[in-house]
Amino acid sequence: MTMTTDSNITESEWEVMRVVWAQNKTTSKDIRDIIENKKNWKPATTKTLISRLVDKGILNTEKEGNKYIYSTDLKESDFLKSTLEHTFDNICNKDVGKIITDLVSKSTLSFRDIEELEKVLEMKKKDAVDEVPCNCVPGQCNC
Amino acid sequence: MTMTTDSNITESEWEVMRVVWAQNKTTSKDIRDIIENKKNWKPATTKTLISRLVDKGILNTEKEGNKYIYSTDLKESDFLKSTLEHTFDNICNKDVGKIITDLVSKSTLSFRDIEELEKVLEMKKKDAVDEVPCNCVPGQCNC
DNA sequence: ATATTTAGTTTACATCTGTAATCGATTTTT
DNA sequence: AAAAATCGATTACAGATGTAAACTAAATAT
Repeated sequence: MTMTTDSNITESEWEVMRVVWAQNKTTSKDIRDIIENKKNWKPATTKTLISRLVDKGILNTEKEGNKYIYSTDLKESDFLKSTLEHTFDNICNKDVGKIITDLVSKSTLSFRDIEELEKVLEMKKKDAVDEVPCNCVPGQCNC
Repeated sequence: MTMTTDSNITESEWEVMRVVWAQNKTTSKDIRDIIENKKNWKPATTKTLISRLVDKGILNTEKEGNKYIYSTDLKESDFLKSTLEHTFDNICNKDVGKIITDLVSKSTLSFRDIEELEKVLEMKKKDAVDEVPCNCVPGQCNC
């Protein structure tokens, strides 16, 4: 079952969503308190962002007294994937390998991460190609 | 020598930059002709984007008759890196390994890419950790 | 030489984003 | 019970972004 996350969230909205993803169910106040450790937002700012996320259908609300409990059905990983896909759309497929290699180089990884990666790489050999085909519009890359 | 690309480019501007990066030196017309194969932009749109990139100091101009030759000193890879870093700022360091694994899974890679990756992974074992430390603000992740 | 095309510059304009103040209804505190 | 804090809703407002028209001067085509 593939979930398509067509909605997009902005940088600031992402701050709010991270709290919701971590807390599962949360309130406006929780969100504010947590983000306070990171952003110098006035209370009104968090409120605006929450409202926008509700408007976009990304946050669910459940009335509790005079306030709401916020939650979401959408997954953080899906948003992340869609963001990354978007970024990779800006480069030639031929360069993807190198980019990933760079990412690996500069990331802090655990032994377990490396093991997993090696495993996936091993499988990947099955459908590896001699030359990754360029997917660019002529003139937008050097292939 | 670390180059800091502090300027940011938007999605549309990126289309223009890809042409400049691929062509090295190019003209307004070139850019339009190439992007025409991808976007239904009116001529004015490309012009606006070029102007904005010049304003931002990202594109250099060199007068040739009544027109300009456009070029840039900035590297595509630096913009890409900065975009990716930005995206990774939105997730817990602990999850980076898994994200990269997912990227590898769904990308088309060449045998050579895989070899390179394996090599880097091998080196990576030297500074691998038992547990990647969480870098999140308390409440924004589950660690 | 005149009409047409083209390049760059200026202006436009709706939507999105970041950031917030204000207001009215409650809830909590004193 | 009166005052203060809080919640959500409404309004604000500047800058970024996507997309483009108009205008002006120069180059090209007829």
